[in-house]
This record gives sequence, structure tokens and C-alpha cells, in this order.
Amino acid sequence: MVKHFSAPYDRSMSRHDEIRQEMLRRINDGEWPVGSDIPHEMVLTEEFGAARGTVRRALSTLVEQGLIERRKRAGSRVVGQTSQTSKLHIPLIREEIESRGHAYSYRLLEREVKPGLHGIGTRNGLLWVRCLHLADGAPFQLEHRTINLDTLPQAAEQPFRVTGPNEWLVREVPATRVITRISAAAAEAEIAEILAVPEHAPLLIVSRETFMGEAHLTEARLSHPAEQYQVTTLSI
Amino acid sequence: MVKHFSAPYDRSMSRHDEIRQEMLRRINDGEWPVGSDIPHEMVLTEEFGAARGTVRRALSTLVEQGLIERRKRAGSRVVGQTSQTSKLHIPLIREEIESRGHAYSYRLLEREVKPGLHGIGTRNGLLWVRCLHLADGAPFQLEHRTINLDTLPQAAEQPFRVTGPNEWLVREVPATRVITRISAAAAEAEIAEILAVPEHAPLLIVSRETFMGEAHLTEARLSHPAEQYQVTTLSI
DNA sequence: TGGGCTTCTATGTCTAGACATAGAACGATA
DNA sequence: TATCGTTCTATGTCTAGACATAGAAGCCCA
Repeated sequence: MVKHFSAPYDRSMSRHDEIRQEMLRRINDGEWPVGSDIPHEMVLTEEFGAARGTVRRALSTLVEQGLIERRKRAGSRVVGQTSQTSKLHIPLIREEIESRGHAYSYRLLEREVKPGLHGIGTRNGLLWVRCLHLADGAPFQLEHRTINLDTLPQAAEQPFRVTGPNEWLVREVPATRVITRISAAAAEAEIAEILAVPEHAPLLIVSRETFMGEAHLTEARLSHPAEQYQVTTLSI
Repeated sequence: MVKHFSAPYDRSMSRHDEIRQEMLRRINDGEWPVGSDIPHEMVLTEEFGAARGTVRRALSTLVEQGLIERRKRAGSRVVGQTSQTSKLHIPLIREEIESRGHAYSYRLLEREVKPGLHGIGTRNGLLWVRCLHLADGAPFQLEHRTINLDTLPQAAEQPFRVTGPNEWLVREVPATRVITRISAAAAEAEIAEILAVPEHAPLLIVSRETFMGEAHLTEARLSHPAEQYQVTTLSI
């Protein structure tokens, strides 16, 4: 089969990646302008000399990226992003700190079993942990965590004295759904002291709830001094 | 072909979704514990009575979710997430404000063509825009934007007097790569005044750079009073 | 025992079909 | 002209193959 375009694409790419690159180029160069219909699958299939499945794979990637949209019978068209979607990747705090070339250390501040709340942990209660993650000895992240002992009874046996709940959860527990919220706030007196920042200093706060199916597993509130931490995401 | 499991799955789901659900259940219930190998594709293919492609589609989704990892010759295994990945979705500020039931309004503060910087916009310069997005008349987001006039010369003709650069960019310009950074900071005097918050009040700041291929398109710095705004993400 | 070579296999990619179906387009009717 | 069925088609899903290939596992030899 003939390839009907001859740009010097990386030969190590798979065919669907090559095709996707070429489609990207056409969008880029305005050959397929925003708002316009792009050719039907079968036309592209012939043009690229590939199977329909391969062309579809290239197209699906563009759909994921939000560059095109497709509707049955109506065909596919290039869209200007109505909202930018990107992948947010929050690493283990230990890795984050070590990747910056700092020494990681950990301190457990509080650990307590509390009664359930809002229908969560009504049987076995909630494990409440407060701990601090440090970079080169300086406070980097304050972690407030609750673990649902109904769904994760094994957590009750974890002391979390030398490693944080995160490390354990990551190793032992898979999650199917995660809700992450990122916000800013001024440091209250108690938190300011723990994080060694002035009162009312700006904090970047990452809150995360984790579920397995419908079951609530754990919730975390991670507070960082604003100067030290930012969240970065890449496009899909 | 027989389906070898009989849970009452939604019949409206596609087969690969059904299979994925069943796999999720097995991970959930510990039948496939974290760290363990899961059966080979061909075994699953037989068990589910589906084609290999269909089983692979279910598995790929689990890989995307970060629940399993696969390696040639070595097979597939369940992994505890070493880092949580989720989808970050930043809507048009107008939509954000209207979806909260507030009236959106816009004010252009500054618009100027500046010389290029760091090899960006060296030919035609950079269009620099500062504008304010309001909810029910109250400041909600301060937008600092630069647009690369080398790659987007059409932007020079846009007055941005009644709608912001975002609306125009979204309608006209596709992007292949977006870098988003989320941070917190204390409001400097000038910004505090524009946003009608006390000096040093915490701000949530979303910065975004947009590219088409390697070409730099635009850069935005969006500042919000911390109490009014947070970023939410859902799992993939 | 350890390093390098070969073999082998589970996953990755691709093809060429078939059938399902949302929903756009069209035509009939009021 | 507006509304309501009907038709039709581009996309969505699935199948059953073939071949490619990373890299784990085993082997040989020093």
C-alpha cells in the first residue's frame, strides 16, 4: 500500500501514530480549520492506505486530546477547545521531594480512631492521622488524613510511625475513582506553626478523596507553603 | 458464546465495558490482589467468550486508569497507584461563572503590543492583554495574557474590548499541547486592588502555556481570590 | 558465580471483514 | 410552516485472524 504523504516521520512510530501526526499537521497548518468537517473514516482509510481500525485509533487519540469531535452520521470536525483538558499527575510526596534533590523525612504528629461520620466508617470508625513531610528537614507538606476502617480495616494495624499513610495506601490499595480539589488558603495559626511559615501566609492545598467502586476509602488534605510547591499538568 | 460470569451488569453497556467492570470487581474484591499477576489475554479471551481485541480494550482502560500494568512476555499485574493521575478540566471562565448562577461580565484593563522575548514573538512581537472577569459585578478572575503574534498574527486585529482573549482563542485556535501550573500566592498591592481583596490575601493562580506542535501560541496567568475558586478533577 | 547469547512468549500492532445504532436528512402530513 | 415518522449513513462495536517485538527466562561458557 502506498502512503500518500511523504513527510519525514519517525520510522519507529506505529502507523496509527504516524497517521495522527499527519492529521495534527493538517489541523496545525489550517488545512483542516477549526469548525470544518474532516474527511470520513473510509476516505482517510483509503488515503492513508491503512485499515479502518488503524485510522480510527488515530482519530480516537485526537478525540481524547479534545481536538476533534465525532458524531454518528454527522462525521467528524475540528473543534477549538471549549475547555482545556489535561492530565494531572500527583506523585508520592517522597518522590516529589527526592526528585528535587532533597532529603525526605517524615514525622507522625497524631493518630487516633474516631467515630464514623456522614455514614462513612459507621461500623469500625475512621482512622485519623496527621503527619508532616519534610524536605532537608524543612516542613514541606502537612497531611491530614482519614481512612475509612469499614472498607480498609487493615489500616487499624498500621502505626504510620516511620512511613506515612500514603506510602501504605499506594502499596496496598487500588482505587477506581479519585476526586482531587486544588485550592488556596491563608495559614491558620496552628498550621502556620507546624509548617514554619508566618500566620496568614498563602498555602496551596490539595484535597483528595479516593473510592473503590462506590466505597469510600480515604480522604486527604495536603497543605503546602505556597512558595515551595506548585502543581503541574501536561496535555493528554 | 457463554458469559462465564452472571452478575447483573447493565445490558446497555458495551461488552468491553462489561468486561472491564468485572475485572474491576475482581480487583476490588481482592480476587486479583495488588501485586499479583492477572491471567493472560488468551485465558481471559476464552473465559469471557470475547475476541482478543475486546478483552484488550477493557485492559487498556485499566492501564489508563493506572490500575494494572502490562509488560511484554511478563504479563499483566495489578498495581497500587504509585502516583494518582486524574483529568483536569478547566472550563471557559464565562461558563464557570454562569454555571454557578452568576451574571458574567468582562472588563479590558490593558492591551499593548510589546517586543518579543526569549525568542518568542521576535518578528511581530507579543500582544499583551490584561483583563478582568466578574461574577455579579464582583471581580472573579484577573487574566494576564500574552499572545505570540508570530504564530497568531490574526490576534493583532482583535480589540478584546467586549470579550476576552480566551473566548477568541477557544473559537479560532486549536492547540496540541498545554502546560498548566497551579499555585498559590499572596496578593500584591496592585492586584489586590483590582481583585478587591486585602493586600496579601491568598490567591489561587492558574498559569497556562499553549502550543501548536513546537510553536508557542499563548500564555496566561489567571489569578483568583482563594475563597471564590478551586480546581476540581475527576479520575480518568 | 556471573556475564553474554539465544530462545521464546505475552503483549503490541494491524488487517479485513460484519453488524449495531445514533441521529442527521428527508419526506409526508397537517 | 411546523411536526412527526422514515430512511439512511458515518461512526461505534466486535470478530478472527496474522505478524512484530520487548524483554523475561533459560543456556552456555568463562
